[in-house]
Amino acid sequence: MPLTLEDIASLSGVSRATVSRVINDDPNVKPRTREKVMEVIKQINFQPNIAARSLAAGRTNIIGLVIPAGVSALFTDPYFPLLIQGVSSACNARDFSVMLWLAEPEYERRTMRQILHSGILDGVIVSSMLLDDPIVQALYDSKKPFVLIGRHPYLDVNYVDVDNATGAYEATRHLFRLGHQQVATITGPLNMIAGQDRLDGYHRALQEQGIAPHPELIAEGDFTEASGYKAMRQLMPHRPTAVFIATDMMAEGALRALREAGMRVPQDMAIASYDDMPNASRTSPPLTTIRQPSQQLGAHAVDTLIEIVQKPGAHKRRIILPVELIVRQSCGASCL
Amino acid sequence: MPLTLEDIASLSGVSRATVSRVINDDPNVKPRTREKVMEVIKQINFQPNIAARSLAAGRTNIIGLVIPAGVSALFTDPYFPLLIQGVSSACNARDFSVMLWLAEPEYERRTMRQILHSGILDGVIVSSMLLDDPIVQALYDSKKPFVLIGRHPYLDVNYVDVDNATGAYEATRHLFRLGHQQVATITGPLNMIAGQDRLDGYHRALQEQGIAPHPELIAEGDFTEASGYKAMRQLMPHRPTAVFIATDMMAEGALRALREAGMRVPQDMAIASYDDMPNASRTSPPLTTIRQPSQQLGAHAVDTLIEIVQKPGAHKRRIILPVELIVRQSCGASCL
DNA sequence: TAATAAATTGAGAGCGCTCTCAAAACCTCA
DNA sequence: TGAGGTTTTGAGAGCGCTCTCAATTTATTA
Repeated sequence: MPLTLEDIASLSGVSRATVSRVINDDPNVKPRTREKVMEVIKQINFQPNIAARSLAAGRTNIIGLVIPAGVSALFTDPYFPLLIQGVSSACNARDFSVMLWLAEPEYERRTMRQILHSGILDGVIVSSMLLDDPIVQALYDSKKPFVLIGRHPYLDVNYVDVDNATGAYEATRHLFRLGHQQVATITGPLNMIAGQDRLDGYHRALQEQGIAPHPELIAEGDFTEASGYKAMRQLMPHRPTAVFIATDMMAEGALRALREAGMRVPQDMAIASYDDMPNASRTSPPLTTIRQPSQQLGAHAVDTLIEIVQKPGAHKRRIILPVELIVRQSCGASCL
Repeated sequence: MPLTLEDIASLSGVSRATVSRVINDDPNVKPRTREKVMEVIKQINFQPNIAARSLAAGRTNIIGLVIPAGVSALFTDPYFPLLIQGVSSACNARDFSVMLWLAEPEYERRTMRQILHSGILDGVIVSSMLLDDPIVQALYDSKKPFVLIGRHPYLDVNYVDVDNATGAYEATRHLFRLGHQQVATITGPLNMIAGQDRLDGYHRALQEQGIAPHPELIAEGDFTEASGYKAMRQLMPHRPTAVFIATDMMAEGALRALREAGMRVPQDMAIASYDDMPNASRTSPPLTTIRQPSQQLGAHAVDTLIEIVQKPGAHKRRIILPVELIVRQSCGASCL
């Protein structure tokens, strides 16, 4: 049976209120008293009851991480473990805990209500939502603090994102610089902002070259390996000489399609992709790709959220993390 | 500002106690009263405050999922996303929520205390712990209900596991049946029970063949791709003709090592592995492997835990899920 | 040293819920 | 109709904490 504040109080000869002050780092405690109480706490290994604190103070030091499971790549794309790890680790460091919601079809009904109204969450991080995901609007309408991972196209919200458009632009430009003229792209799902932004970056690079986009050189994927495979097979008949692929995972599928077709990478087809997932350097050939700080993304989201929770200040936070082109063999250039 | 039981009570003209009964499915409520109250709840979209409930009733409908981050394969092995998904989904279905703890080095200090004493968790699921992980003993000593994913070698605890030894045995036997004599193995980390059990299965198959194990045909990995690569390079000089590899992820590394060495699979080296991860059918060649129900593992753990939480009955639950040999190309047999 | 200000502490209410216990309402049957 | 039983409801305590406010102790100054 866990001990209570009252127990600590009587053990250290002070009142419950004083113990509470010590635990919450209230400066108005005489150093000697603080010491005395801390000693008992340490010795007893005391941990205040979160529920009681939540009820009394209205804060829990728990945040929610919501990932819509509609994201089909959830199980295979290493982005998510990295993100989760980043969030979890940042929370640990700041004495917060994480509740995880892999939201399912039943979504809005129960899940949403729990997230919004159960009162257990100080704030919410939403990742990889679809454009117009109902939860974003719901959070927006409620007064609950929240941060998106991935920018939102029109709502005035807090978010953290990587510079998807610039990354895609740089990868595509890299392919142009290597002399390619027919640069195709395999996009992510266009109902997600990251998918759209990476396509925008591709377009920007085309525009810079004064090249008009060809619809047949653009194939939409959904971030999965299988969709990359399919998209590449769809592109091959149109004979691009290079492809910018919106994720490494899809690039793996594309490589598989090319291998089956007997095409060599980079000689017959140059490839640049996006993510720099852990084994991007171990595919054959290793992928030229855009490195994005997935883990930091999670950490920044947590930091931002906690900041908002602790002082619900006025202006919205927007953080865009920079990305970096990593040149390996799949593009056919050992250096820029 | 979220509404309270009291609000619902006055809106539906009954007392707080009656609303509480309705919410908790207490049979002692007149059907007409129940209806009346339910209607208000539905309309208001009421969600009881978890913290208050926790405080009053001592239950929260929240469970903890603990994964020691020491597990180096955490970020790349699709096993974890699947497991997490299984747990999350089962929780959703049973009206529970999940708190995630990717335990870090600081482990025992803060994290452990929070898990055990914060009072917010009805129970805990621990996955992939090392043998003699301190958290298991701590949970065992505390009275908190918990379930391990992965059996425990000596403690009398609740667990859910797959039949690692039998799976490994079958995979290895399959290689013997195909006529191989020199069957090596790449093991998982031997400080984890799954690593040990799969090695045991390998040994059992050797014994059945009347073959004594050769230390130089056994290489230890740590479940990562890189360790599979390294282990295969270590094994090659000893000229096995087939290898049982304890995870698909390590098999990918092994395939990479073989490819680099110019060896063909399965002609020059047959391979069978374990996990049947989502892209096991898309490696080249596709992997003959043991399919384990990772997602169900999580779901069973949740079910077991909730059962224990709800009636802290006497006997320990042990569930061992069966596994299945999936024959693809890497072993050199299209059928058994 | 007394008077005042500042620092420190404790008493007690209250957060929103559950649960016990007793009261009220409703049945049944003589 | 009324005694006795059963079903349904409500009053109220209390879960462990925070936080306000007043009381007490300590420091400072005239």
